[in-house]
Amino acid sequence: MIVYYSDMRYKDKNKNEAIFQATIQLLNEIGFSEISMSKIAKRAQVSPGTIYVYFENKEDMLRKLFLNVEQKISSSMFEGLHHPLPVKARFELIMSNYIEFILNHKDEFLFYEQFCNSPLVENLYLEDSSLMFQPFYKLIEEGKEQKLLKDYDTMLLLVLIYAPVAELAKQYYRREFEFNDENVKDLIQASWDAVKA
Amino acid sequence: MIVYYSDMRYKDKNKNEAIFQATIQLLNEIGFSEISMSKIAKRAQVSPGTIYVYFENKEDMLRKLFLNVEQKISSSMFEGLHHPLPVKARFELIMSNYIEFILNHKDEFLFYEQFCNSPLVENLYLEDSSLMFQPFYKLIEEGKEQKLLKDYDTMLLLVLIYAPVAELAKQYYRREFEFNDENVKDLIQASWDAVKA
Amino acid sequence: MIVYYSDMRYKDKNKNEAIFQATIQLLNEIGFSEISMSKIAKRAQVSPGTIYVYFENKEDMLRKLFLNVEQKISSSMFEGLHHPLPVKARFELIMSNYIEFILNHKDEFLFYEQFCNSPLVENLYLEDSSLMFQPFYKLIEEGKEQKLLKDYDTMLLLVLIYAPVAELAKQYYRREFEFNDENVKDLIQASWDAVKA
Amino acid sequence: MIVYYSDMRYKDKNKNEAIFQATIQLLNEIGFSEISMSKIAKRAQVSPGTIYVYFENKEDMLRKLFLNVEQKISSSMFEGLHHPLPVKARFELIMSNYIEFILNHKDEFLFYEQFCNSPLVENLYLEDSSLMFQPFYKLIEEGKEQKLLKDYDTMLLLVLIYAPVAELAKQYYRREFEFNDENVKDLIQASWDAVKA
DNA sequence: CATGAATGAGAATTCATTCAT
DNA sequence: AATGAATGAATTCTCATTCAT
Repeated sequence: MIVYYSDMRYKDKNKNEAIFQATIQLLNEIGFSEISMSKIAKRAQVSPGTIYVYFENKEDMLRKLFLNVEQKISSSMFEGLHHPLPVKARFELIMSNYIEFILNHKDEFLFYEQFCNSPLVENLYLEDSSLMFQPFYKLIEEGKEQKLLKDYDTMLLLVLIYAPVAELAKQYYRREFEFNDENVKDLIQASWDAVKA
Repeated sequence: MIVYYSDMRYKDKNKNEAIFQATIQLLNEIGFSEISMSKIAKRAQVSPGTIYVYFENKEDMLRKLFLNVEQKISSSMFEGLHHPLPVKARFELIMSNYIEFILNHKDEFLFYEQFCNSPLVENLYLEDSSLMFQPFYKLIEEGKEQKLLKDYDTMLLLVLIYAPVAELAKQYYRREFEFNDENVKDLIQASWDAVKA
Repeated sequence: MIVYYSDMRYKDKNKNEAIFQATIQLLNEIGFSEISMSKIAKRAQVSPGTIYVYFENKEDMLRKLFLNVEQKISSSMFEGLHHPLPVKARFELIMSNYIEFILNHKDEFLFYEQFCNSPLVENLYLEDSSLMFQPFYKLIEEGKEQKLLKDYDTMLLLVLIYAPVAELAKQYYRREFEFNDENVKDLIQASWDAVKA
Repeated sequence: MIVYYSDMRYKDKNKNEAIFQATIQLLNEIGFSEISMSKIAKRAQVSPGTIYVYFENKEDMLRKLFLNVEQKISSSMFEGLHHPLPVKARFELIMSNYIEFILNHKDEFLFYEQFCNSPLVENLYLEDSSLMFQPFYKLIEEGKEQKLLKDYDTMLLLVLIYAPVAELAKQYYRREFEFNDENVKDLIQASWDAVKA
C-alpha cells in the first residue's frame, strides 16, 4: 500500500510501521546494548538501506519512534475525556484508559518505559514530554481548586496516580501481579485515596 | 589498597570499585547503546584488559554490578528497622531511608532504574530480586493482619508505596520536582493514605 | 567482473578469489600462528568487513578455501583419465598430472599440506576427503584384480604412490631436491616398483 | 625435583617438560591458530610468568621444543645401528625403529609433522634438519656404492623410504589404516622394492 | 523507492609479555 | 624460582552508514 503525503511522497506506510514494530520488539527482547540497524532490518524484512530511505539515521529513527509511541499513549489515555465530566469521573476514565492501553500494547508500553529510563530521553533532545500529560495536569489543578484533591504539589499528585499503575503493569509482565477486575478496582480506589482531600 | 585472598592474590579492591563506578556513570550519561568496555576502562583509568582480570566478560560485570547496587539499596532501605517498632513507624522509616538513599546516590539509583527497565534484568537470569524487598513484604502482611492496611493484594500495596517515591526521584533529577521537607512530608502522608485501611 | 545470482546479487567473484589467494599466500609465508583477518584483508586489498560479506567467519572461510583447493587438486590429478587406458598408463598419467599440478601451483600445494597436517582438518568437520581420491582408489583395486599390483592393503599401496611425490615436492620447494626429467622418470619408476606385483 | 645444570641452574626439569608436553598436546588438539601462552600455562599447571623463566619468549620455546622432539626422533630412529650390519639389515632396523617411535609417541610425531609442514621451520631459522638424517643418508650412499640400491638421487631414495611410513602413520591416527604385523611387513618389503637395484 | 555489497571505525575479548611481590 | 595482576596491542567480528544499481 502506497500513501501520498505532502512531505513524504511515495513512501510506504507499511514499511515505516514495520521498522517501528521491529525496533520495539527487538528493544524489548535484547535491549539497547544488542540492537543494531541490520537486526532491525532483518526483523522488519527490509534491507538495511531501506531504513535510511525513511529515516536520516538511527537517532532520528529512535526519536520518531519514541514520539510516535508517546502520541499513541497520550491519545489512548485521554480518549473520551469531555470537559463537562466531573473530576472523579475523569480520573477514573483516565485510569481505565491507561490500564486498557497497557494491557493491549505490551510492546509499546515496555518500550516506552525502557526509553524513559534511559539517558536517551535527554540525549535526543526530546521536548518536554509533560506536554503529553497536559490534560492530566489540568485535571489535577481543577481538582485542587474544587477542594476535591489535596493541596499538594501538582507533580506529586500526578505521580501518585500514574506511577503505581505503570509499575504494576511491569510486575504483571514479569508475572508477579495479576490484573483482574478486583485488583483494578482496588488500585483505582487506593490511588484516589492517595490524592483525595 | 591490596587485599590478599587465598585463591585471588594481589587483587585490588579499588580497581573493582573503579570499574563499577565508571560503568554506572557512563550508563547514566550515554546509556547501554553507547557504552563500551574501552570507554569504561578509560573512565576507570585502567587498561581494557584489566577489566577481564576482574570479570569474565561484559555480561558478568554488569550482573555483578547490578547485584552490588541492589544490595546497597536494600541495606540502606532497611537500616535501623527493628521489629518492635509499630507498623506505621517502620513504614515511615523505610520511606525516609529510601528517600535519603536516592538523594545521596543519584548514580546508583538511576543506574538501577535503567537496568530494571531494560530486558537485561531477565536476560541475565538474575535471581528473583523480590528477596531484596522481603522485609517490606512482611511489613505489609503484618499491617494487613493488624487491620491497619487495606486488605488488598500485597504486591499492589507494595507498589503503591515505592513506585511514587522512585518516580518522583526521577522527576527530581530531571528538575521537574523538588524534594523539600514539605513535599517529603506530603508524599509520606499520601502514600500512607493510599494503603491505610 | 560482477556476477548476478538469484539470491546473491552483485557479489564479486574476484573478491572471493582475492581473499582465497591472500589467505593461501599469507599462510605459506607466516603460518596459522601469525595470520589474521586484517592481514588477509590488507593483502587482498579489501576492507576487513568485506570478508564477512563473503564468509560467515574465519572458520567458514578456511573450510571453503580448503574444499576449493582440494577440488582443484582432484580435478587436475585425474584430468584426461579415460577408463579404457591400461592400469599402468593411468598410473603414469596420474603421477604426471600430480607432479605438474604441484610444480605449477606452489601456493595451493603447500597450503594443502600445511592444512592437512594441522588439527583443523578434523576440527572443521570436513567430510571425508578420501572421496577426492576415489578414482585413485579404484585404479589400485583394479590393478590388484589384474594381478599387476601387490596384494597389499589398498591404502598402503595408495600411500606408497602419492606420499613420496608430495614429500619430494616439499624438499623441492626447500631447494633440497630438483625436479628434472630424470628424477621424475626415476620417481615414477621407483613408485611403480614399490607397488607392482 | 630440582636439577642442577651448568647453564640452567636451579631449574626444574619437570616444569620444562610439563611446558613442552602441554604445548605438544595443545598444538595437536587446537593447532597454531588457537594456541596461546596462557592456555599452555594452564595445561602445564604453571603460571604464565613461569614459562618466561624457562624460555625467552614464545618463539624461543617453540624452537627449543622442536629441536627437542627432533632429537628424540633421531635417536630413536638410529638406536642400535652398528656399522658392521649389512645395508639391508640396517634399512630394516631403521624402519622398525621409526615405526615403533611413531606408534609409541603419537603426540611428538604429529607435532613434528605439523611443525615441519608449517612455515615456522623456515621462519625460526632452524638449522638444516637433514643433519638428523645423516646416518640414513650415509646408509643410502653406501647401498648405492654396493650396487644394492638404485643409482638414483639420494634424496629421492631417502624420501621413497621415509615418506610412506610417515604418511601411513597419519592415516593410522585418523583411523584410516591399521598397523598390524602384516601391513608392517608389507610396507617394509614395498619400500625396499622401491629403492633396491 | 528499494536493494545489499562495501566500508572503516569501533565493538568485545585475548594476546604475549612484564614486573612487583 | 614462581607467581599472577596488569597492560596495550592485536585479535575476530559487528556496526552505522553509503551508494551504485
